[in-house]
Amino acid sequence: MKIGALARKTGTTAETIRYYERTGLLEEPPRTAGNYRDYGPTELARLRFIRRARDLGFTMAEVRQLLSLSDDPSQSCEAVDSISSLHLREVDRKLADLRKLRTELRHMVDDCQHGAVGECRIIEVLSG
Amino acid sequence: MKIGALARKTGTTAETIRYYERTGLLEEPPRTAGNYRDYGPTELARLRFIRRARDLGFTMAEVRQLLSLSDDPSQSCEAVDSISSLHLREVDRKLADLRKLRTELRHMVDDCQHGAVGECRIIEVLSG
DNA sequence: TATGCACCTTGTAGTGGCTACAAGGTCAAG
DNA sequence: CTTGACCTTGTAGCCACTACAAGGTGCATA
Repeated sequence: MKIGALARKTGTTAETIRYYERTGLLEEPPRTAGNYRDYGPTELARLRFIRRARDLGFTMAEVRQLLSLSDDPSQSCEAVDSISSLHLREVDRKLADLRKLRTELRHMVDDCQHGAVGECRIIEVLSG
Repeated sequence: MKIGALARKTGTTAETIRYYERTGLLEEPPRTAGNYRDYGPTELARLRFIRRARDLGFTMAEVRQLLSLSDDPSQSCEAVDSISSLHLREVDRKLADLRKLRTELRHMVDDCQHGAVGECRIIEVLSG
């Protein structure tokens, strides 16, 4: 499987895959006679793992940790749980922030009387 | 007022203020005899405006537009309203995404039995 | 007067997570 | 034998800062 096919199968792009390789998230795959990267099911699974974790908002550093933990199935999953729970708390924090922000934004927009900028409540709020 | 004082008054840093100046969000202030930037109430108000807008999640490009709109108080505030409403919708979208993500993350963490990585539901979910 | 220290100056480079080229190589179909 | 889709490497850009380094300024204290 060439890089484009792998990209299509994982909802990524060739650039992103090469970027993951550059940063060490993916290993360098074997090459064809024509120097094309040649991927198999192992790399596909690894990339899918990465994409799922990224889609769930894990940082690349966290993904790196999760990957190396998943490589050793016998050890305790305490570390996995801890990374994930920490991330969950982080997401909760972001949600709270965003909800607060949305409320303020909503009030601001609702108060706008669609007149002149001089009396605009939005500008007023921003001006303090 | 020197840059550090302005930073303290606005919850920013001198670096950020200089960055805003470099990118044209703030104008170049007058200088003291010793070549220090010398700020007055006008710049303070402008920076507060910028910070409020940034805190509400507006991009720098949006802030730039809002600033230039607020400079002309006689015109209609339609554009202001449009920028803000668009941003509000964007925030709503982000909130929905984040809530969905949180739910998935929550399930994943809840299902973890704290055993070995080999049976870890978190790793399982990520592996697909 | 010297010295220390907090603050300021410019300039450059790094962050995360990609994304967008440019300039050229490979390979199968027509 | 040419076209066109794909691949290669390398470099630079995105956003909104942040973090230095190397040196200048200004005021209080010994």
